[in-house]
Amino acid sequence: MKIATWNINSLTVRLPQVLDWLAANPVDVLALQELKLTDDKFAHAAFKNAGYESVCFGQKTYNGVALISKSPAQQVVRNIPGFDDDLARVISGTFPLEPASGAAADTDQTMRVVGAYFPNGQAPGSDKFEYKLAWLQGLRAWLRTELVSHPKLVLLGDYNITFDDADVWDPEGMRDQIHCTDEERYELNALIALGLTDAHRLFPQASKSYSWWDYRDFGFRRNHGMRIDHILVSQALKPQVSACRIDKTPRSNERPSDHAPVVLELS
DNA sequence: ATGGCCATCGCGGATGGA
Repeated sequence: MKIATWNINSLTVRLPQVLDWLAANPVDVLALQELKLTDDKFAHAAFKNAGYESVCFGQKTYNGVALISKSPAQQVVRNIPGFDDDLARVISGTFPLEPASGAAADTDQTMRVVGAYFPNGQAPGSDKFEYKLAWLQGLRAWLRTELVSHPKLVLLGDYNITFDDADVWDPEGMRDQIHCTDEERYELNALIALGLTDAHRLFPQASKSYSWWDYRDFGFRRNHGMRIDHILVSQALKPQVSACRIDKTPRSNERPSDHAPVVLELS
């Protein structure tokens, strides 16, 4: 089975591209970020016609997240329980999981999928940066308990954080800049310390693999990008992970999102 | 180079993104 994430930077603009991509790349769950529309404008019918269920958590103009899936999402939760937030950044659901071969009959056959649009943070030291760090701490506190109730968990989305210099086209130029500060990377590694693994680095990957490229200055053509969209898997799910890849294809579309989809495969 | 692009709101140009 396959689980994917894609920051589509406006569903209004990108809906045809999302439907085209799903037709060419069927997945069990697709987490979307930056819908930039209210729930009443979400295209449930278009996804239904394509064979997908959908749940969304939108708001006007900014943010907004959704889960598109073959099986309907169960136990849907919006945003981070225990962390007050006016912005629509997180949507979680439980989905059936094909059992690993040889798994005992009593093995948990569901997985928890947490789709998230992490705050950008704008600039180190800004109010938005402080909000980003507080949000990350709120996410971590909630995930610690969520992992107890749902051992098989995937946290995926636009993290707006790079792990290290390998995720950045210009590490010197981006040193201590937003997405690359020690504070952000500390929080990202604190998520890892909960027992999560970066699926991308479980497998050989091309060097300079990025998930986002600036619209300006021919960023994509010159591969001036960063890897900021991640799929983290829990320890209980990790043995089933068989591949993780970034699909750069739609970044060459007309009017592309600045982000590429990232796809996880489970055996 | 103090920027370059894109989306939103809304009809000019500010704001946010990354």
